[in-house]
Amino acid sequence: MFSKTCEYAIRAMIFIAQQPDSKKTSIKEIVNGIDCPVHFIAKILQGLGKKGLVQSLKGPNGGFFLDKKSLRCSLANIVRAVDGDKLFSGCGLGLKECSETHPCPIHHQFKKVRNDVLVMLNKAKLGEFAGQLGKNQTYLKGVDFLFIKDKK
Amino acid sequence: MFSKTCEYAIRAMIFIAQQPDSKKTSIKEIVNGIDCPVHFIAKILQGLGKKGLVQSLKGPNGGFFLDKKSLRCSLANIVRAVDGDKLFSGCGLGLKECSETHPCPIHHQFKKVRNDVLVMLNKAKLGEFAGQLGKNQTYLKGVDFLFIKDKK
DNA sequence: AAAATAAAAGACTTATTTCTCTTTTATTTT
DNA sequence: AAAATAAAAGAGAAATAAGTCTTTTATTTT
Repeated sequence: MFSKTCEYAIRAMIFIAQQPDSKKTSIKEIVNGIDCPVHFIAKILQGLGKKGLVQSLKGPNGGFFLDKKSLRCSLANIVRAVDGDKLFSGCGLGLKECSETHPCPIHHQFKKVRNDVLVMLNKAKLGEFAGQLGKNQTYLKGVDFLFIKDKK
Repeated sequence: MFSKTCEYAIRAMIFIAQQPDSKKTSIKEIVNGIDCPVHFIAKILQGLGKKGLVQSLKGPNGGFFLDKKSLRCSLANIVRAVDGDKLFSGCGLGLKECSETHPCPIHHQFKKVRNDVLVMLNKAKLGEFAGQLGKNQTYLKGVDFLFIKDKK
């Protein structure tokens, strides 16, 4: 559904949103929190920073954080910033030209579920994930013992 | 949503299904009908053939066709054969371990839309696309003049 | 039987995505 | 001011996906 880059982006953004009182979060903490490649997530967040979806500060006590506006940002915004809007408006069968007047065989059905995805991601605002960290309700990485096994 | 391979696979299978009276269809005709790379679609159909989703015969008047069972095959079957079932059962955020007891932050919402996609693709049986070719209702490739422009 | 046709098979190339490494720049602490 | 910290920047390697090319095998027509 999403590219790996996009999956990491969403997980990192939710992780940053979950930090208590918009504390600045370093790449290290993010890597530890969501289990992802260090340099890769750095570059991804750099890109999101350029687009204004996340804020950052260099130096000691620096890191990534979300301002008021970014907290109102939805997962759909992140997906669009990373993967473009192909998922939300592209043809399911990859036709460049697919529309009401030139529909592919699954155009109408696909349009519906495609829109359901968009609605779902539009509803999910970063601010709503705030503070749920540590309450053990949801997870941003697999369970640790499985990881060790996999990586060995 | 789907890999390019999977998009071609679905388009080719629908094209074969649309042929009048389960006529055997050659790679050439398929390439012409859905506008795709010759050798690539040959390999894709070869793979689907091995899994029994499409039938084929070599030699003059040979080609690809669908038997009774294959006509009852759904698009979901094709997607599963080509892309695996990651789309239908995988975590939206790419977690290896994501379940009711260890959910990612969008597990429940994602599960719903993921299932909507599955239901939609399960409903779409190849047999139902039969005979709609040439009636100008749906299309399996872009409009021709756009193609020429793109390819130039 | 020979020629022609069309899929099967497999090696190979190209493009894209994913991920890594090194250096630079900004900021803070000592 | 110097040292330490952490993101920015950019080049490049590795892995995977997408697409190409050539040869082989099966079948049919002549």
